[in-house]
Amino acid sequence: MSESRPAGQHTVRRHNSALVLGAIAESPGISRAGVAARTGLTKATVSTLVDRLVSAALVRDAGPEHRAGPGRRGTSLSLSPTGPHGLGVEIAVDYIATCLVDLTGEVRWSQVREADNRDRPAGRVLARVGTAVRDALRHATELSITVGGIGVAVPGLVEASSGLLRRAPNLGWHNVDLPAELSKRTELPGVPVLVGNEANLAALAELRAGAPADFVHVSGEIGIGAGIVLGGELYDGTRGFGGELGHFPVSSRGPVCSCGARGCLERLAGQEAILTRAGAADPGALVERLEAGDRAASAAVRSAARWLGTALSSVLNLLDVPTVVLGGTYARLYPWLHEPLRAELQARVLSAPWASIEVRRSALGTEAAVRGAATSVLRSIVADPDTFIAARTA
Amino acid sequence: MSESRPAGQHTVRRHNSALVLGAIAESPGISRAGVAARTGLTKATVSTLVDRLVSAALVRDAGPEHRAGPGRRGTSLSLSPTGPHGLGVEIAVDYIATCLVDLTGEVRWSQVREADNRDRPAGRVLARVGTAVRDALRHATELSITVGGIGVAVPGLVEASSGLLRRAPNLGWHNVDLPAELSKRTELPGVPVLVGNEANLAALAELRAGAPADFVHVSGEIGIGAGIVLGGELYDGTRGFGGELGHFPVSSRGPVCSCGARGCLERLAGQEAILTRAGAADPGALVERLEAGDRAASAAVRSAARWLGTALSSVLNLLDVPTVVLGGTYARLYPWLHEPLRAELQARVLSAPWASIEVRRSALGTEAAVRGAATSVLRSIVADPDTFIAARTA
DNA sequence: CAGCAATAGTTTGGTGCTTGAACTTATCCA
DNA sequence: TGGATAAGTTCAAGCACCAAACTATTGCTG
Repeated sequence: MSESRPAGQHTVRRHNSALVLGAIAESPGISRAGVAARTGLTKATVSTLVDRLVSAALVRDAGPEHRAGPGRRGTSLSLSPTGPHGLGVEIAVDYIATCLVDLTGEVRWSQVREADNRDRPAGRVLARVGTAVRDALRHATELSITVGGIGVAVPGLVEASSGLLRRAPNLGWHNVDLPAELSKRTELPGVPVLVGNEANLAALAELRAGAPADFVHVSGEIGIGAGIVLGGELYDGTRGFGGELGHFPVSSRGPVCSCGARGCLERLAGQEAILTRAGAADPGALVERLEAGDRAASAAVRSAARWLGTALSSVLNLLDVPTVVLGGTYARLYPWLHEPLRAELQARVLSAPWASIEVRRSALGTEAAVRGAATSVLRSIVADPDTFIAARTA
Repeated sequence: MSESRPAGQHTVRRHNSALVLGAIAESPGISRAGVAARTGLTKATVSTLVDRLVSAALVRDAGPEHRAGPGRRGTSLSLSPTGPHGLGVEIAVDYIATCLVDLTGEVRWSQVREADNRDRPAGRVLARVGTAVRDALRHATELSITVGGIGVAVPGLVEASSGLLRRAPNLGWHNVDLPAELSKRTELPGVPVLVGNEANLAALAELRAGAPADFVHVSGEIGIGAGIVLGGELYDGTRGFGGELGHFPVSSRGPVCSCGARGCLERLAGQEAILTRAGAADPGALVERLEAGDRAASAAVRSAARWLGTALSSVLNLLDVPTVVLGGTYARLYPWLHEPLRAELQARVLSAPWASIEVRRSALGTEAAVRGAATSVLRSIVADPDTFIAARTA
């Protein structure tokens, strides 16, 4: 049952505020009249709503725009760079990263702290996370930045309903309540704390950085994770555990995986499989060999591309998504991966003959997850400015 | 870009009408006061909206309800059995089925015409479909039933935006505009014609018949299709081509499929594969042998179960859906299919250790697709009664 | 340089829909 | 028979959007 709330005038306000802010976000520099034309609202309504958004510091009115031809010039509207910022936190296996991002997507401050979190007790790691967040908050006040929310990216399965980190295999964590742990260790301003899976948030960052509204983001690290974006929204399953691509059974034979099955994608197209087969020590060495035209290296990548294509064709047949974005290690291997992968998808996806498939490279690379964590909170503000405004004025 | 329309008073009306009607649909016999409590709307608003719905013949006010204790009795509200009916049509490979379903989900009339549509030209088949629809419409007027819309289920890929049937491999059809073909051959009343994939519509019927809000419905007919329901809504991909499960590559070897690839699920776990392997002529004969304990037959089903489990585990890992509903031929084979399938999923789905998976049998079986076609148009009316009311009064 | 056309933005009166509170109706129970 | 309780209705009020008229600013033309 999709539990729905009753609608009133406030609902109309909420919807139209989001509509107006969305139009401004999508075409910065637009005028009030432009927003009216784009959204279908009247100029009068748009003026009222924009004024509200400006006084809430979400929108900046930058004065008259430059344009040829007759008529009065409109005023240029855009998301305010002095409005609320997102504080992004990423807890990875070998580092803790933080950043402050403004509404325009600009990174105003960022920091990466190297750390070996793999074999350290959770309490110790969380203490360092607390320090990193305090540090970020201090920089925010120094730069007179107001923090609108905190997003945390973790390499594990996060329960969407509760925000609880259920399992993080590579950290060895179970059932960690990150918002609670954070507020226990840090004096947080009264802002929302969102927790999300690292691969999913990376997909969100990719969306912010220009990816289309429907795509699958594949992050090829030690594991292989998929972030699914449908209709401009992240889809993370009924409980938040979705997007597990690494254990797609692509071969009935193949090596035994840690999950117990045979022929998992991760074992055939994961970073380690490619490196072993190419005889390279690390991704850097692999790229060097590929650039030098090493045949074993390019054969290894082509093979991985085909396995990946096999798995992704299933995803595309199931979800009917037209775009694949390659992130993580796959982004680095894109020049060699792209063509065989595209060919495999073209052959296997049923709708391919009349609905073309695009394989593109990630725009952000490794930073995607922190960025995604920060922008996820901004996204929730832009998607529903009225709630933010109500919370601020209260 | 999720192109959104501006909201006004009418939007509020629309939303709340749907909210009220939804509450009535979910708990038949509820009173106005009950709807108010359930939806959060005021009694005043509910009264107004219910009156509108009653005068549009969508809701029936069946007089005072029976209840113990003090206080005035409320009037019992339920979806009207005399309101608009859905006319369902299914174009299958070996039959054409039609039915008339009322808002309560009751089948008021139905018919199945055997036919061999596989090797017949599209024009001939469409002519027979036209006859079947005319027949159904005649019965509707005889029973003084008003048809609110026509739903057509087809075994192929349907483009959601246009309603165009892009490809139906088992019928050998390409780019058929079914609404146009239908109105060319039949005098249609001015009602909407919706076209949908047979598996997706079957899933919708299953949802109507009591399935949970999140599940994957697998229909095992000549092809294998999956209907994905997320949050009580059908998910059919960005363009409507979603849910193609039949060509999941589950084996790197295996027979060549009509799609050109090897080892497609359809070839290994489809109806024909099972029958061939079991040495049975048709599903009925197969069930007889299974009941008699025939070893070849049960081995064939177990093998299919494992292949199906391989493919479904990928779906569950990707979408994090907790329930699988077996329909079509698989529903008949459920007693023998269930256990090996469940075991395969338990072993392969990553979240299975802490989030249990349910494999259940379809409540409707073969009828699911026609029923789904009929209820899909009713569903669109219930989901947005205002549009229906506006269309009727205009 | 005055006047006109074109475009941006504001003001104002009006409409539609929900709300809250008071009111009416219906039933049980003492 | 009267009081308590619950269902449903009536009505003035408020809120958000809309349409249209109005003001403001700019380029073009004679």
